[in-house]
Formats: sequence, C-alpha cells, structure tokens
Amino acid sequence: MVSIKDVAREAGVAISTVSKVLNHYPNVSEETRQKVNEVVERLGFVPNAVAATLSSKNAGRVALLLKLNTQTQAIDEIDMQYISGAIRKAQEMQLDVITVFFSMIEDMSLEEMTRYFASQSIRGIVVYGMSTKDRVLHQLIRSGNFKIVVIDAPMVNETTSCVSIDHEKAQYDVARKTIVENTCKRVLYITGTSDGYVTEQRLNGMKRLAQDMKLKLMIRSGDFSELKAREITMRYARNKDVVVCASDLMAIGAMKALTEMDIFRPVCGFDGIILMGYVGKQMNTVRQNFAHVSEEAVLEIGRLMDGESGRKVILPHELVRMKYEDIIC
Amino acid sequence: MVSIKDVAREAGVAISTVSKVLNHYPNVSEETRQKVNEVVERLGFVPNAVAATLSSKNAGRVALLLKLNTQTQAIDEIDMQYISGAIRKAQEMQLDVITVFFSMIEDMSLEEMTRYFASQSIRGIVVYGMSTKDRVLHQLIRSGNFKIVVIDAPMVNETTSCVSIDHEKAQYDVARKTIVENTCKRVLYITGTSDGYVTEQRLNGMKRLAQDMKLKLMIRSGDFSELKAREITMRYARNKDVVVCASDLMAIGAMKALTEMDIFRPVCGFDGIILMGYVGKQMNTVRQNFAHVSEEAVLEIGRLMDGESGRKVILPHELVRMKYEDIIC
DNA sequence: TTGTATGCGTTATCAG
DNA sequence: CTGATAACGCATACAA
Repeated sequence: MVSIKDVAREAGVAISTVSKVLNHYPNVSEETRQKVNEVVERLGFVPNAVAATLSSKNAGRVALLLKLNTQTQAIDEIDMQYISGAIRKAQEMQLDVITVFFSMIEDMSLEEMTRYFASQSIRGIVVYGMSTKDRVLHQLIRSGNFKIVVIDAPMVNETTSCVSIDHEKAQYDVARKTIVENTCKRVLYITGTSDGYVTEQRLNGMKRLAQDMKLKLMIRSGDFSELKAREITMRYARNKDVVVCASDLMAIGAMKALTEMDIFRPVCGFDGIILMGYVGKQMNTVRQNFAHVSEEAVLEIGRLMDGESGRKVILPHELVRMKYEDIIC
Repeated sequence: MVSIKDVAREAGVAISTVSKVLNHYPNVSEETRQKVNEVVERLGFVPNAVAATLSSKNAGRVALLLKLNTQTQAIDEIDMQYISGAIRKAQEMQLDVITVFFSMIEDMSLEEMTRYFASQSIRGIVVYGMSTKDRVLHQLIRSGNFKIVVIDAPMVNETTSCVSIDHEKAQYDVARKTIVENTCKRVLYITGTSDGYVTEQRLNGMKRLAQDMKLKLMIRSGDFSELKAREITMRYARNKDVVVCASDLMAIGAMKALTEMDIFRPVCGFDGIILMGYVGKQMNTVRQNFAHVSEEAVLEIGRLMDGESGRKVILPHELVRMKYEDIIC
C-alpha cells in the first residue's frame, strides 16, 4: 500500500509537507504543491482514514445512532433514507461514519456510553428518533463530551444542534388542507407516542388549527401504532367528519378500519412513506425528505466539530397526495 | 480518556502485558491476568478500536457493500435487515464495520477501488445484491486482495465465500405449493432482471417444477419491476391458471393487474417483505430471514479473515402466506 | 516555506 | 512469563 512516506520520497519533500498539501494548508509554495499533487495523482495515493483519525486532534468519526423500529418493520424506508443521506454527505465531507443501533447501547450508563463512543474515536453523533425517556442520552447531550445533532427533538446547547422540519406547521397545513377540501367540522385526531418530541409539536399544530377554524376536536393517543389507530377509528370515527393521524402508518390503520366499517371519512397522514401508495385510497400527507434532513444533520455535525456552537435548523416540507400510480415503477 | 498506558501503570505491569491479557494471549500467568483484568474493570477501560486496526496486522474493518434500490424504495426493508443483522454480529465479534453504497464506487477502476478500500483499512467486504454486470467487482473478487462474502451469487474461491438460501429449491417449493393448492396447469412465470444471479436459479427451479408436474410454462422477463409485472400480467394472464413471480414486488404488480382485469388467478411471490401484507389478498411467498443471512455473512467474513478458505453456505428458508393480520401491530 | 521530531493508542517482535 | 521498543500512517508544534 502506498503511504504518505512514499509520496514524500517520490516528490523529494518531507512527509509533513505532503500532509500540508493534502490538508490544504496555506503556507506551501505553489511549486511544491503542484509537485506533490502530481505525485499523489501518479501513485494514486489515498490517505489512510484510520491513521488520520488516530493522529489528529480535530479528526474523529461520526456515529449515526438509530432506533430500529422494532414494533413495525414497515417504515425501514425512513431509516434507510437517513442512513444513505448521512453516508453520502459524510463521504463528501471526508468524514468516517459508523452506524450504531440504540439497542446496542441502551443499557449503558452515561460513563459506559461515553467510554464506548470514545473507544471508537467518535466525536460527533447524529441521533435519530430520540424520545423524552432516553435519560442517558439526555445526560450525554448535557455532558458536552460529544458534538451531537438531534433529529426531530428540540435540543440545543453549545455542543448540540437540532434539525427537523416544522412539525407544528406541517401538521397544521396538512390537516387544514384535508379539512378544507372536505368541509369538516368534527375532527378525530390520533397522536403518536406520548414520549415522542414530535408528538407534542404535531398536536399543537392540530390544536391551533382547531382554534383557528373553530373545529370540534377529539384527541386520542395512537402510539404510532397502526393497530391502535384502527381501534380508535372503529370506536370514534362514526360521528366525526375526518380522521387526522400523526403518522402514515396510523393513517393506514384508520383507513382500513373505515373501509371495514363501510363508511367514508377523509384521512390524512404524516411522513410520506411509500407504503401510503399501496393502500388503495389516496391520502394527504406531509412529505419529509429524510435523506436531505440527514445530510443537513451531518453538515451540522461538521460545523460543531469545527468548534461552532449549536443551533436550530429548520428544513422545508411539502404537502402531497400519495397514490399508487406515483410510486409504482 | 483512560488508555492502555493507564491500565499498565495502575496494574504495575508493562503495556505489552496488558495487551496480551486483553487479546487472550497464552503466555500470561494467571496471577497477572487477574490483576490486569481487575484494573481494566475498575478503570472501565475500553480499548481504542481505531488504534487497534491501525496497529494490528490481523485486524481490519469490514465494509457492507449495498446497492440501494434506486428504482423502488419499497424494499428498503431488505437492506435495513441486512444492515442491522451485520452490525449486530460485527459488534459481537468486535469487528469494525462501515457501510458503503455501490453508487459511491461504481465508476472506479479495479485499482481505484482497491485503493479506496485499503485506505479505509478494510480487509473484508460483504457484497449484497451483486449482478453479473459488475465487472470491477468480479475483478476485485479474483484479485484476492480482500476477503469477500457475496450474498446470493455463487462466487467461491480461496478468499471468497457466498451465502444464500437455495433459491432454486425455494422457487420450486413455493410455486409447487401454490399450483397444487389451486390445481393449475398453465403457468405464467415472471422472472427478475437477466443480470441477477438469483434470477437464473429461481428460473431453474420453476423449469424443473414444470417438468416434474408436466406444466405448460410461459416465461416473461419482469426485471423485478412492479410495473412490468403488471403489464405482463395484463397481457398474458387471462389464459393462464396461475402467475408465479420471482419477487414480491412483481407479485403485487401482478395481483393489482388481475384485480383490475377483474379475474382471479393465484399469485405467488418471493422474499416475504412486509409490503405483501398490505395488498389485500393473501399470497404464498418465500420468507428469507435477511438479518440472519447477513449475520452468517459476517461470521463467514470472520472465518476468511482468520485465514480459512472460501466456501458455500446455504441457509434455510420458509414458505409463508402473508396477510394483513400478521403484520399489523 | 520546509523539514524534524514527537505523539495518537494499539499490536508485534524480540531480548531478557 | 514479562518488558522494552519499534512499527502502523498520519498530523502538528516547533525549529530551521
């Protein structure tokens, strides 16, 4: 394997000079820069990422911390987009990424978790799907030992940023669209899990809309469960005009229930997963560009690792109507 | 961060001794072993994985090489299971894993690809979804520079193993079950892409069954495309008794077409993806345990990295009938 | 602007 | 059985 040493020898310069050229240091003469680059090109030298992270104090890897959807595999789509977006961006930024599942670390204490990440030379962590109940994770964020970007949870401090769409507005918008299209008054709103950060934001959006439009609003907790949404719909939908769900999966459950009850009520979901296209009926939903969200998160990790402070990043969303014709290919 | 040096000092031994204890070397007295372990425990020392891979000649990371399903996001489920199975197993085996998407390396020459993996200190690669057209990948396998495990493609040499289910038998079995249940004679078989390894194997299974059962067999290429399967079904299914598809997605396309044509024909698929549960009708399919396949692949990578030779590993499959009730929760 | 020397945290070699 | 010490490949403070 050709190393930086070979390049240095071949170019007739010192190792440190090669390193400076590679890392775009300012104080290198144009002449040597070209000479080095020529040799790098000729030998096809690619710096060893492992050695780099071990050596540098600034370097360090990024962990993608994912919570596998144990209850339902139907939305792996989301995680997959998160992963691919993050990895693509990381590759572009020359960052080393490893994927970690929450199940691998959930029993750890703060110290254990800290040691675990440190032992992997991890400096930045992107957290997907955090809940209010993840106590150790909260401690980890407060500890300031790692640069952390949290998706969909409002955590910000000196070493922590959050990125997400505006869930409140999105819920407001998609529900409004559905309700206006169908002139409804009595709304059944099925929420997500009570320990999810987005649950509250989306609920607030719905509440605000109810106030603005003077709607009659019934709220029930669906726990992001298709089955639960189905049951709730069976029980309460008959004397409602519309069923607004805080997730696509619940919207599907609600829709199936309505079909079985043989009544029609408009239903709207949230997330824009492909599965929505397969359920027969069209539904309004909020489409998040998960890959893009994830790319932004990695970008933000880069900022934090460069020493900048945490902040809140809001990304755009889009209202769509999903039908089979749009997703088949 | 507590390092091996701290442990050594605290235990009153040399660094190298600590290393030997950690790596279960034979020549260490029981006494010092215990002493070291006690200190390791007390300080909560976790060895730095990056330093280890840089230093050791035996160590090295493994890459998961995935081909993102650009044409259809509906089966991210499969990739996700591959990833989670592999990462779980790797964690257990103390192997460092990175995820690589084929799109990141598809334009590279053999040399570039080799350098790329080498620069990442990668010694083992698990290849998911290889096709006959991936020429550089074939060269990479032949080169012997990496330990490679290929999923679902019959590649074996000194440094290469393959693991998969018995696709021929699985296709034979699931088609047979469907055909017997419905006493069919005229079969429409929709294959996958012509450059896929499993396509041929599954086709052979179908052909053998046709011979054994004296069936009338029509074969059309569906390219694993839902849309294409739909068109083929529209065109040819009317005077057939059954539609056998080489993938679930195509089975769904076929089923939707039949519903639209308002005729009934039994359909069977292949893979056992959750999506099958959402299409209304029940269908026979082959369920692969993708996570398990992936775990076995990583295990096999471990064998190869330990210097053993490549071999063929066949894993079990299962015939199932997927319906909504089974997948909802 | 360039080169020298040291360190990052391990593993491996070899002398004791 | 144990302990120095030299790699591993690169980054960087500091000297030249």
